[in-house]
Amino acid sequence: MSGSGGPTALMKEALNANAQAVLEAVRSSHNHPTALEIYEAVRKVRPRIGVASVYRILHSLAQQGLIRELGRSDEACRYDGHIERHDHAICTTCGALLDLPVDVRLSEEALRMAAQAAGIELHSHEVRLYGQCAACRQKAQAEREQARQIAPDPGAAEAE
Amino acid sequence: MSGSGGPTALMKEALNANAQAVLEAVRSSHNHPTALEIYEAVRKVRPRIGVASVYRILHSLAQQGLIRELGRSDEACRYDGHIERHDHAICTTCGALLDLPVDVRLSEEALRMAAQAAGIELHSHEVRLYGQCAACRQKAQAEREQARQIAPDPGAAEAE
DNA sequence: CCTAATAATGATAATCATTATCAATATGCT
DNA sequence: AGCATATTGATAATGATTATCATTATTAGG
Repeated sequence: MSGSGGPTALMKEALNANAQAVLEAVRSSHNHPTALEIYEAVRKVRPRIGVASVYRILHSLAQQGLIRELGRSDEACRYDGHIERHDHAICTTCGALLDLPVDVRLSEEALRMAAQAAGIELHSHEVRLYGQCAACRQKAQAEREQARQIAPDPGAAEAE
Repeated sequence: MSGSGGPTALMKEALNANAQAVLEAVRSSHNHPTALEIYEAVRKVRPRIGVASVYRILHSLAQQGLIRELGRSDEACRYDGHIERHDHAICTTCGALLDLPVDVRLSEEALRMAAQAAGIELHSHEVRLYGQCAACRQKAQAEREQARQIAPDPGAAEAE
């Protein structure tokens, strides 16, 4: 327990060479690469890296907000019997997919312009809200309280 | 060639017992069930049905617009280096995922209300446009022309 | 510098959703 | 009935992702 203010495992901000290579690969690609495509790209720079590390790093980067993941597939495809157009809320913690009971209205004009800009023939659209659902918020809250009882304020003396 | 106006394989509108059971299962579920959950539910009514049929039927129903599928996972998860909020266009034919170069503006007010209605703590949002991308439109067009040359206007005498 | 403790890594196996295959069955027609 | 054709479902194959675990790198202490 040295007094050097040693960051043991909590300070993850600094990216190592592998993580930097992955981040670079994602940033320099202008389509939306899959994990395996990123793996192939990174391989050229860091030939010894394995898929597992790429996945680990991608998750870590996404969690730090340095990249974004589109279309989680750790969940299976889901089906919806409500075919009238409607929007969704997606819990970023548990992945729950909720119907929005109210429409997020947006202008036909803006939609048309956006579709034209992308070059697609617009058939439908959807608004997705991302955030933490009520259940996950409660659970996180409970865990925070419990953690406080076990290890009360580690590093409370830090500037904050 | 009987003159009974016989629908050989093109008239798929009428759903058979399996398809009806699947549709019923999707409609009666108020969460967003996965294919396997639907399979389990349908099994209770039609015990001899297999997973392959459930998947086939789900795709067919979705194609007919009777149900909707959320979060295709035939494609892998994709990553995006642009972390500033932006919207996407998704090709319903080839699954391509395109960044929208323009924002589809919508009111903060409406977003907040929708998030509250769903009970989530809003972190971010995204508009998704669904349609056919330029490449797929051209390909479909070409195929249509080719089909015309092979079988010119079958049933052109129909009322239309 | 050498060694022990610990964390990070990568090869490989396991898992899970989905799709393909193909023999068996059902359906329609004469 | 008897044949042609379409549908079905059991099972294997595929592909993405995750878990496991031995190996390797890193650090601290002597």
